[in-house]
Amino acid sequence: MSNKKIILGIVDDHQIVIEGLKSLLHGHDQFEVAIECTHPLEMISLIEKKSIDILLTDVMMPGLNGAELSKAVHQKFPQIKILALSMSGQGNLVNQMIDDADISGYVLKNIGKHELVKALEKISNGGIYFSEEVLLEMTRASERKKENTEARLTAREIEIIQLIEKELTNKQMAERLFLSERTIETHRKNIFRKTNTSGIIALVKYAYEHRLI
Amino acid sequence: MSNKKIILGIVDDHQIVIEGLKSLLHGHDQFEVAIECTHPLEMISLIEKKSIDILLTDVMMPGLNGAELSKAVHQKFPQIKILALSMSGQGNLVNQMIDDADISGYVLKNIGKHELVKALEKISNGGIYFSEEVLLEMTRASERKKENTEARLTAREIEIIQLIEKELTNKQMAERLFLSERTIETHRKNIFRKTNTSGIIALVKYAYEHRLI
DNA sequence: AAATAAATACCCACTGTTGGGTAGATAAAT
DNA sequence: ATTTATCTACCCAACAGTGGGTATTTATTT
Repeated sequence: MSNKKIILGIVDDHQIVIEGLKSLLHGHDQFEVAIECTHPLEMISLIEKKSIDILLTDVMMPGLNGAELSKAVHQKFPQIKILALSMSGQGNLVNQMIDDADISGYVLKNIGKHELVKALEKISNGGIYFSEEVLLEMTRASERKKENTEARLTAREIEIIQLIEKELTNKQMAERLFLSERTIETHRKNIFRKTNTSGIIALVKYAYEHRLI
Repeated sequence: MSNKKIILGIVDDHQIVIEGLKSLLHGHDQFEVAIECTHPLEMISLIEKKSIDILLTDVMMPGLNGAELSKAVHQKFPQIKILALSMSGQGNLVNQMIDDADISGYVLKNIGKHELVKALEKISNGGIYFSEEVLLEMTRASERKKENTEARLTAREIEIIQLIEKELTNKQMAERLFLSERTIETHRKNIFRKTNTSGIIALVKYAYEHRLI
């Protein structure tokens, strides 16, 4: 383990969270907060002026979200490690950040002093750190994804779902798509079967949940 | 203005936010944080042991939300003033807290040192403080409410909408509510007319938008 | 006492949905 | 060459929703 200080940058649109993080790191002199800012867009130019080892970034920020910022930082400064901080820990966002920005860790904001220090030290040493809640959410998200692909809706079926959501009748859909009403009926049946729903309300809810609309 | 210190209590499920608040109040010696805790349920017993002037409470907390906690605190200790802190400032929650718990202020967590001190001083002197974003959301919420009452859906009609959303058929609703199927048909017609919708999808969307579900 | 609102209920034709099938044409993968 | 997936299409009975009415009872307001 090196004796050099670990230089941190913090970005969060809530000043309060920045203060909280600094306060949690009080008395841990191996860390130094070199950059702090509340606007994600500013962060990149600040890093250019002053180098950091680890970037602590919020996930939900106005303007540029954590995933986008992390991606940009990772491309410009690949040596900087990234620890994402989130209020809720939504699985899809976590995966997006891992895939796109290659983040080293993801923790929730209910983190305590002890866990934060542990996470930062692990990451500083080239490791990764994901809090338990986040890991749980990640498995849940991947299960949802599996369900989605298992449903295997075809392009045509998704098109029909979108028209159903627009309240077209079977007849209107048939006219618009130059198909027989019978064909629409068949697609509808297949959609209900594949999505394991029955009734348009459940179907529309399914469509929203699975981001088909 | 009195020279006595203003005693504060802070409750937020995120330790980080508590630290941040304390940090923002650093150097402002007119305030003293006497109680801090991360579990809303604990807060009440803590107040019994140690009196405070102002309670700073988060709005969204697991277990007991800010509105419920504030209501309980206000009933037991009516002299304690309450300042709510929220991430997003949803209008319906603000109004609920004002109506039920008679809170003295509501600010967002992107608040800075200066604004926080100003809010606390105003409240301490018997005033109220609501941040601009919150006031905006409140007017938006009251406009939504007005639209709602202009539609003048009766209790029965709202009940029917909720059952429609649950995908009960007219027959099932009739059975459950001990009514004739004809009556349900009539209610449906009136609902469509009043909400200016046609088709259940539009209706269900209306219901969600107007918080009827 | 009269007017209004809410909840109830009926008639009913028309239109639309659901769910049970089967099956041909075409393209892509094995 | 054969299997599989996708899109297409048909038959059709049973069920459900829509929209055009009218009308009675009860409670509340004026």
